[in-house]
Amino acid sequence: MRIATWNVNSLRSRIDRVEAFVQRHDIDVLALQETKAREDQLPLMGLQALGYDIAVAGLNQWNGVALLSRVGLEDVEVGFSDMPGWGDPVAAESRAIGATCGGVRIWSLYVPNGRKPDDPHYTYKLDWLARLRATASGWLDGETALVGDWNICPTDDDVFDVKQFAKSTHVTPPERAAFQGFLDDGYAEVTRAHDAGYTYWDYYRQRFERDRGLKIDFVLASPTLASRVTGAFIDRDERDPAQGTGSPSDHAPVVVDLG
DNA sequence: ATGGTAGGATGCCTA
Repeated sequence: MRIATWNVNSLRSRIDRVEAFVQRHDIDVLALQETKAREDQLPLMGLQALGYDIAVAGLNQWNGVALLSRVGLEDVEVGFSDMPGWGDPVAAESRAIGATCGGVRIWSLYVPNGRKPDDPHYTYKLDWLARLRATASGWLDGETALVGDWNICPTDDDVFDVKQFAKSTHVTPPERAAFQGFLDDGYAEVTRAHDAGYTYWDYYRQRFERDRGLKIDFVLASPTLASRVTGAFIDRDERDPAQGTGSPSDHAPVVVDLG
């Protein structure tokens, strides 16, 4: 089984690339983030014609997550979408959607960005991660995958210039500790060993062309699932403006193979 | 300290 995760930065504007991507790599399950639209706004007929069942969560223009699966899509659940103290409608944020696909419980996660270390959104990010960790620690016995845009660079190697991020989110010790907490609990990050490259490059200043990126998209697997991983890779071609149809997302997809 | 680009509920907010 081949699963993938991709922050598409608007599924509407990326639909041609998504359809080409799943076909080119023979993807069984695809977790999407930043879909940026309601389900009724999305042109999903092409993907359905390719055999994918689709579950979408998210009502606003910034977030939204989705799961596509051609190996079953059962027990769909939306979670971790509330924003305490913000007063936002729960469904609007929709930062996580989970389902059982081919016997594997897969969560598509869009971890809050945090904006700035002194911003309330940063506190919210840490709180969100703590709540996810507390719940996810109960899923370690099964075959569980926590995939998506973690908005954290776990090591200095995951930033093109760590000095430039001295006053930024993504690299602060509390964020890194939050990520490490999942590993301490028993989850394994299963992509780095196969592909240590970046997964995100900002649109401006030709960051992709100069390979000045961040590694922030990860696949965390429970022990039994991690033992099934046979390979992984980052599809940089999908971030390349010179390749494919239409403009690229600022993230590249991450693909994981299970034996 | 600022600005650069992209997407959408577009002349502003978020990433």
